[in-house]
Amino acid sequence: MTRSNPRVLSTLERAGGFASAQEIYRLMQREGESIGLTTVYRALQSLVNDKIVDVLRREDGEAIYRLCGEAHHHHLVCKGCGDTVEIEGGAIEKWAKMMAEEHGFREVGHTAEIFGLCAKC
Amino acid sequence: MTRSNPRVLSTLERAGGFASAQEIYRLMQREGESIGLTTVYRALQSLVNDKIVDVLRREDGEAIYRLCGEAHHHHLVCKGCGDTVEIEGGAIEKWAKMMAEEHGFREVGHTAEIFGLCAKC
DNA sequence: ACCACAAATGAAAATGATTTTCATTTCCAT
DNA sequence: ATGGAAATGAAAATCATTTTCATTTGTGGT
Ligand SMILES: [Zn+2]
Ligand SMILES: [Zn+2]
Ligand SMILES: [Zn+2]
Ligand SMILES: [Zn+2]
Repeated sequence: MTRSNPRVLSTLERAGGFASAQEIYRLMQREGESIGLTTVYRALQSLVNDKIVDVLRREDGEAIYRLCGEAHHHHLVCKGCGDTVEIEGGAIEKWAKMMAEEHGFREVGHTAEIFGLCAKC
Repeated sequence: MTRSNPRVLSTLERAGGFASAQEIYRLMQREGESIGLTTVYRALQSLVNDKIVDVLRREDGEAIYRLCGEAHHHHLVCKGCGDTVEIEGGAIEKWAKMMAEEHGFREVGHTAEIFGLCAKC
């Protein structure tokens, strides 16, 4: 993946670092960029693979993509405005490791998100 | 909603308290119960409204429903065989509350799942 | 038992996001 | 330039979920 990735990424940045594939596609169209929906999906997948963006789900199940920091981290998301704070999760890491050990699981990963209403909302 | 709700609920229980609408529908079919897919969806919505079941999202975006039991808890899921262990998450609760306070969020909820390979797999 | 009338049901069609197919175009190395 | 590999995108396929609407079922009053 090469030519489209940076265009999609820059659109995601311009969108506030938080958008669905369809939204990115529509935004690019509106701005006169020539790109196919399929390519947007593929670029996003590739960016997720490279851990440049993060994917999670809206309440209705639609996937939304967002720019993300390097290190492993978790999110505090506002249900009102979508604002996201990246938070450190040392407590979670320890908890996951301990629980996995306790039940004989290996190669464990975990997901953890906190959501609520921010001060503004 | 009346006749279908208990049937769907009991099927969800039998499924281990953790299944998607489609899975519940297929399970009921296999067991010879006569019910429509639409009705399964409606029953689940109603059960969610009544806070009898909980809804969350699989990684692929499909909605899964689970009995909203007694105590709040989290899951340790095997990527190999799907076996699920319910685990206590005191550490998570504290972490979520602390992070939310620190960033001025209110009405917070959270999700947390651990996944890996169980001893058998 | 009979008759409305509202609620519940479910088959089929509609919706909407995402994936797959496949023919065409773009890149690159020789 | 030339051939092959990678990228692109339009159109079709997939799949969960919702909507429509005609039919069935349950309830209460007579
Ligand atoms: Zn992040
Ligand atoms: Zn907010
Ligand atoms: Zn297993
Ligand atoms: Zn559980």
